[in-house]
Amino acid sequence: MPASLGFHTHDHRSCIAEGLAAAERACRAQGLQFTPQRRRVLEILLQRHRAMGAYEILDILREDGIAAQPPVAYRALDFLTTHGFAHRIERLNAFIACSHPGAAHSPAFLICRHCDSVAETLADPARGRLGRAADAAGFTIECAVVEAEGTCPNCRGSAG
Amino acid sequence: MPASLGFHTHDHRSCIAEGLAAAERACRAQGLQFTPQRRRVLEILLQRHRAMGAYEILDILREDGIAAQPPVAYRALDFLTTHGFAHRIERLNAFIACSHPGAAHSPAFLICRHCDSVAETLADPARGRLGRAADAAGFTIECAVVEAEGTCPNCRGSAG
DNA sequence: TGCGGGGTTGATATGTTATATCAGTACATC
DNA sequence: GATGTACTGATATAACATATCAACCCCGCA
Repeated sequence: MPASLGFHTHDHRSCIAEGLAAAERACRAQGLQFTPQRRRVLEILLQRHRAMGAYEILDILREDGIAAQPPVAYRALDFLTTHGFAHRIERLNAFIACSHPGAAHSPAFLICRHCDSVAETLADPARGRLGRAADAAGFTIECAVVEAEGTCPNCRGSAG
Repeated sequence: MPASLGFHTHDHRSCIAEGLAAAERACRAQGLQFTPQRRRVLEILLQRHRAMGAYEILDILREDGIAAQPPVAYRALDFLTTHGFAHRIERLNAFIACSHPGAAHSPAFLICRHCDSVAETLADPARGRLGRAADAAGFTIECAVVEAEGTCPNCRGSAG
């Protein structure tokens, strides 16, 4: 069944498979352990294809029959976010599978406040006005959170 | 005693007074109630001049002799952030007094990961790469969180 | 085969941040 | 004095996150 990615419809089944395969390849290449738990959490994020709280993921792990406790979810999410297979959305205290697995990137997010869908895009925080301000202040930017909230095209007609 | 603002030393006593006065003026102009609790919380933020958690603020309110409960801090912080007298730092789950009170603005923050100091600057999230990506996706940006993490000039020499 | 080390998992407990709810109070207006 | 609105007090609970330590497993090595 198609779902929304970047607010567009796409072939979701293949995008799950590709996301998992990309992570698998990247882990093999970097000598990382893509364990069943980590794989399962990434699969959950890819399947739902939206920002999910750690405890929501935990509930799904429990439906799998695992008596999972919070650290189980947070450990897997730490791994996935550290290695760029998933991202944390600070604004939502939630996590989402990466849309550009493998590529080194500085993600930015577009969060629809009507339907809570999230699209990942690319930002260049060190460029533009922020970068100039940081330079002027003598501040070295190492990473940046960029999360825009607004209205997605699907909600624009219906919700104004 | 001078403290750091935007990583620079300044006359802190007058900046507290000016911050409170600016809030007072703005509230009068807009018909908002700048109650003692709200004033006290803003004063705490201005005095410490750094990002503070709600419970840290709560502890200080209790030192004042008030048997304050969490909603007390959150209500005051809601008021202050809604009307632009303070900002929430998502990355830190913390709050900081606004450095540009009164002016309508889209703030961005430079957060030092060594000393946790925070400088407020201005961003133009709807411009630049993010804005173009949003346009291309048909997404309307209404507000944006921009929080850069890195090394401030004071920590650059000492902490690398 | 036995040993030791690194990384992962299991399990318990706790810490931290945030909100829901409802009763009470203050003040302005009619 | 009745009414409405906004703010405050108080209790409880929800939601998010981490500390800690023991157990396990795989691997390399003697």
